[in-house]
Amino acid sequence: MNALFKALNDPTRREILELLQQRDMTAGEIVDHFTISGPSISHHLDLLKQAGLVSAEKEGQYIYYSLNTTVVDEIMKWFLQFKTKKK
Amino acid sequence: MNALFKALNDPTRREILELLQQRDMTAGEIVDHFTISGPSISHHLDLLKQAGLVSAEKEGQYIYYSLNTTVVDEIMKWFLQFKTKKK
DNA sequence: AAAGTATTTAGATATTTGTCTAAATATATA
DNA sequence: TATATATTTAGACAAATATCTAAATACTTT
Repeated sequence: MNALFKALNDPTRREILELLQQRDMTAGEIVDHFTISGPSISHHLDLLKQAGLVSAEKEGQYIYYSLNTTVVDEIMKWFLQFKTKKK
Repeated sequence: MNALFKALNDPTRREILELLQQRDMTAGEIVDHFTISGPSISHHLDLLKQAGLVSAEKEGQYIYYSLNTTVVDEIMKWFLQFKTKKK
């Protein structure tokens, strides 16, 4: 839960998630969407991966990143506890 | 959105939300649930308030804090975009 | 009005975080 | 095998954050 919220607490990382929602992308393609350096994006991708929000698959010299929606279920369940009526 | 995720990115603050889900509480009551100092909790409450997750109401010398669930709807809507099928 | 209780504000400090450049690793191609 | 391309790792640094103690503010009670 901690790694999850930590990963979500950055505009760039949230934007990466939205990019990957549209289609899988290589690290380089993701980098091209931002003005931030490659190493910085790589670091963001690492945090997203640690949180289980994305997964990476090597294909030749490229690494394809894709969204992992199962974790989203988990986090939505956490939020739902606040929507249950209290007396 | 930024203030929201920022507010959620701390275990203490998330625990405060869970406390307030059960019942409204004064700042002092919330402080008693933790080993952290009063001023620190006060700061956490401020961030939660900025995010719109809690609201505060003065009552005599006490300040009652309560959960604000409408913002939870907003954040859940954000998460839902990832559960819509692509392709 | 003075003293006590509840809470916040101010200021300091150690830790975490986002970013960068330079270097390392891995694969592809000439 | 040498060079080019894709990506990550390492190390440095400034900015943000969580925490603390001390002081300020506000209300209540004696």
